[in-house]
Amino acid sequence: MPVITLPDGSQRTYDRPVTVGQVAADIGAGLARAAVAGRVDEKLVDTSFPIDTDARLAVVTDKDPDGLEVVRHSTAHLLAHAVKTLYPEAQVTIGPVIGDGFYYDFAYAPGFTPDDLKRIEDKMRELARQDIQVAREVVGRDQAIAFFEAQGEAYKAEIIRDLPEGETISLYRQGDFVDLCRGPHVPATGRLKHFKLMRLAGAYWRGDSRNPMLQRVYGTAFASREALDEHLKHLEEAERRDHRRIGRALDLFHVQEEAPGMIFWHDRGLRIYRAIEQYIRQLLQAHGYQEVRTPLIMDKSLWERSGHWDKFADGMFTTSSEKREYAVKPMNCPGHVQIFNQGLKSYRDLPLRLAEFGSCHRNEPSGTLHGLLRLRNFVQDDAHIFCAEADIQSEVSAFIDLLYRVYADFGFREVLVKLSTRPEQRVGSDALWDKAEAALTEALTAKGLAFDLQPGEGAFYGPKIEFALKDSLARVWQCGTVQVDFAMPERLGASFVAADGRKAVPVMLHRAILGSLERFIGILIEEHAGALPLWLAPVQAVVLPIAERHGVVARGVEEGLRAAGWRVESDLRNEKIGFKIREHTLQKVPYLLVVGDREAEQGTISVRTREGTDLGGMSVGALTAQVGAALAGPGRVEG
RNA sequence: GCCCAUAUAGCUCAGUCGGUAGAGCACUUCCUUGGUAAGGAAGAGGUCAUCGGUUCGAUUCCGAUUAUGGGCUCCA
Repeated sequence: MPVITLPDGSQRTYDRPVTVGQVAADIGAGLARAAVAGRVDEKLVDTSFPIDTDARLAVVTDKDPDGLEVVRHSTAHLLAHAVKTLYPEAQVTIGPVIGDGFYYDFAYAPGFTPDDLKRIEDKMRELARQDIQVAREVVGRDQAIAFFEAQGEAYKAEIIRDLPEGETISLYRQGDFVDLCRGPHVPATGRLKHFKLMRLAGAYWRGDSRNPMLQRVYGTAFASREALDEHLKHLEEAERRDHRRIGRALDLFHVQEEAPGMIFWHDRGLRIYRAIEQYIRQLLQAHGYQEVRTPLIMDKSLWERSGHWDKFADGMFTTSSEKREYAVKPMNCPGHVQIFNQGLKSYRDLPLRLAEFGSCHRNEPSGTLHGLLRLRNFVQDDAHIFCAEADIQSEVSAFIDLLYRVYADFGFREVLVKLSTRPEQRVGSDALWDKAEAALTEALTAKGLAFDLQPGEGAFYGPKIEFALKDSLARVWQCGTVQVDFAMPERLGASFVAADGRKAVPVMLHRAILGSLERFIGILIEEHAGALPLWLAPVQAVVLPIAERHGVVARGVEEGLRAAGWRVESDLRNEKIGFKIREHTLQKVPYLLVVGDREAEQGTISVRTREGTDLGGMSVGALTAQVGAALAGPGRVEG
């Protein structure tokens, strides 16, 4: 006699076990049609799930986030069903739900083409129209392995073998297609209506590059046609924000074949670069850093001593001269240790903070390069803090404060934080790692920062915190980092005289706020869709004379603004004002300043923003006063 | 590095079932001197990514290379 309690508190009593679907049907035919799963005592189950004891039940439709997930998961199965129908020799593997859709990996030697993608999607629609029942069955482990091996599904059999003992093994059958799956799934394929296959990709079996490469098909599914269309529109919008597109349109930078993974910065782009560099530079000065500069190439032997050559020789560019081998620096730390090593250091000199806008080269694998976001040559706002063990936490804490301040100044609100702890292969005693990991954890928790713990993901020389931002497609890119290093100071002979007169080895903190300036600018462009805040805009204002006779006045206004600290240009071309307004609006220039007869007479400018707002007429001084500190940016305020 | 795709004018793209190419915008010149998102006309501009093969003939078909894009792996 199960008593079913529904979310609204009402109860239904049955005299024998009922399924989720039957309860839904009792409530209403509409709900039964919409039901894709059920939530029984907080556990997500199929609509065919039998309830035989008192329980709380929520009928889940595709409007429910969990329901949408079920729909996507079932659409992944539908994809596999279609592929097995069209290409029987393909083997199925896994097909999980991801952020905004799903994928399914297949082992299929010939590989899929974009035409296949179309065929598969058509087949999926056909199978969905047939409204095939989806049935769950629980089987024994050996039975399941035998079943899939008989089908030639080696990957599935391998997955089952690796499942923990005692795990329930369930199969889902829809027509002649059977897949291993935990479920739950929609009751019939007819529930799957609004889906689209997005793209093809390669993916290693079990994410290991030593394994065979599988064919991955990405797709997405939504509860309604509108939601799907909105998603596709959102993707188009993201494409318009693409920093590579905007970089070309706004004449910021370019790349070319002769320098893969390296950027040609144009005047406009370098203005952004310089504004950021100056902002960081004065902030570092205010926070007790010294700025240094170290050689771009150094003798290979130094990299052997630092340990980089052993671990990363493939990733380093080399050059030679007069029988000596050099390596182009992939990072700045060995150079900074050389500066630390000049002269005898006392504990009174610590913490010593050495900063460098260091240009680094790393020979990244060709397939990983990506616009400004993954390069072979980039400049970091890098610094190394030499300190005593006892200073780790306070230094890390001060750094995190500085980092959040900087991110806020650039308009970033969403920062993803990861803490990576000791890997299996490492240097330094466990006691030292205990201390360092505790210091990092404490620094994060004291600030109330949520973070992902990544056990075993730390560098061999110490634990680290990473700070990541997202691009327009919500892809995550690491920017800031702070890493504790127990190894390099000792390897490169760094030491200081401690309070007790004995020599000690300093701990080194590697830290960067923006990380690669190139990457940061790329994300900044996407975040603002090219319309950078006033203090970062390459051109902050452009003066637009109405007719050629206003050219002289325009020049005067331009000079006045330049003297007041503006990055300003005049557009003296023989074009109509509407044309110029359009062009500079598209160029995302924050202020468009129109001068004609009226303005010339009154000694004013007519101010229009890139958003299209008319601010009316005012003097050059009044405009400068109105924008105030926004012109020079947050960096100058602190002084 | 691996899988798939792509590469035509400065940009965005069309095109040739194999006979050395076209549009819009941009550019140059001229007309227009115009008041807040595209005024008009004319002109110039391409070794169709590179190398090789098939062919009487290749931008087109085939192969390789390079770069780019989307993933995977990696990211000191």
